Amino acid sequence: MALRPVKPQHETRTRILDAAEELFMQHGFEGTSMRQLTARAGVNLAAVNYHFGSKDALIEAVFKRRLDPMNAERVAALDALEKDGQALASVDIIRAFVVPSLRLIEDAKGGGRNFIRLLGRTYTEPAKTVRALIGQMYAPTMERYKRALERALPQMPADELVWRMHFMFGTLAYTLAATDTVQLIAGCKPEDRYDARLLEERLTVFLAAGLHAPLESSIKKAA
Amino acid sequence: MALRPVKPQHETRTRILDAAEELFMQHGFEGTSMRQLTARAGVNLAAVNYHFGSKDALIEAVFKRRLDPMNAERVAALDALEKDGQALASVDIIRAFVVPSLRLIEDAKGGGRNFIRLLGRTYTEPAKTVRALIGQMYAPTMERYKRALERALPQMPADELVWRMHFMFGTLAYTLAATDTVQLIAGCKPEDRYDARLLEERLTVFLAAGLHAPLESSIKKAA
DNA sequence: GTCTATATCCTGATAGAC
DNA sequence: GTCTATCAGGATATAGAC
Repeated sequence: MALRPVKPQHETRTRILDAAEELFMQHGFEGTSMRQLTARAGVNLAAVNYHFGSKDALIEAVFKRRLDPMNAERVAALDALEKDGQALASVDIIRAFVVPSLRLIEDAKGGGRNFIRLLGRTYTEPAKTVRALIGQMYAPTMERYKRALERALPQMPADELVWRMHFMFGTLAYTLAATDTVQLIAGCKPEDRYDARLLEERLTVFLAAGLHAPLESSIKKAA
Repeated sequence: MALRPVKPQHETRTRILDAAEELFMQHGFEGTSMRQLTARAGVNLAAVNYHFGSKDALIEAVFKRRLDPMNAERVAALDALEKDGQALASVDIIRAFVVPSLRLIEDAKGGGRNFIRLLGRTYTEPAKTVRALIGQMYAPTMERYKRALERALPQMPADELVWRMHFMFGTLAYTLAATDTVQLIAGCKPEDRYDARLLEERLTVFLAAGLHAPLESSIKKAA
């Protein structure tokens, strides 16, 4: 029972998940039918319900497959940074958060790029269930990063930090969702478009600057 | 034929547009059926096809109604700023772009808030037609703002500016889409959540800082 | 302009043979 | 575990009376 070459054990599940990633990204959840999906995956129509139970359960499985490892990677990166015991620079915290998601845009073959665009798009997804699902998958990681930033920026008011984290998260989300599509980037060299290192550096620098924006704005003048 | 009190001339059209804004925002385009939509609007099922021709044409009308005036406002704001003839500060350019969209979040009654969330969500919308539609409605305004920023920041490399505009646009998009929903803002005072002035100041400060982030990052070290 | 009734098609899900 | 055939319902769109 050992050494059988390719053993297509969960192969059908994987094919379905890959096809779902791609089609959900292209057409959204409601815009993708089980017929399209199973045809693309090269499996039978009934296979999705057999392996996952329902379309909703499939959606959940699509996110779970990638999101759990991605957030584990983020937390591990923070752990590694904090090992030294010395204070963290906020740039490093930002980079630790950004990198695990951006790296996937280079994984065109394995479908990571499809997922990452789907993920970016889903942050603003209206669907009741989906948003809650993602939110709870993210919650512990977000809490962890919030505490890290609080320690790195003790002088920043709590509500200001919350807003700036919100903005940062949004910039990342849009960047993930739009890497392929946006007309603006037309001005950018095509070979740079999928260079994750370049993008993560650009994005990190931008976010760090925003996070450190001066506090004495006209907001305070009003008080 | 004058002075009839309320003349419900295009009233049916308006009711349909309002209902569409709300339901598209809540459930997406594919997730909203004509039956739901006409029921919510209090009009007959056939009315949509009579007044707009098709569901797709309705979607287009929803965006046209708000987007054209909004972008006109943006261009007018730039015109006003440039009237003096002196160089513009990039903060003012950013604010001129951001304000016309954020102000709509205070229009809960007129449906502006619904639209603004729909708009934010639609920037990352997968649907083929919709994205193209929005893109072409925005193109001239974006071009105009790009030139203004180029003049305000002559020292910035062209490709760097394009990326930073991309990030800025993304942050705004996400902010629009998520004003209501995101769990992060739970830490924020509830009465501030719909205060457009506060939000636009916070966002403008954040974006301006990101736009002016130092250029000598590790990107340059690689060269 | 508004409404009812309906045509045509596609959706997610399942029963049951293999 | 995979397939075919099918169910029950919902989708957009339209024809035609009022």
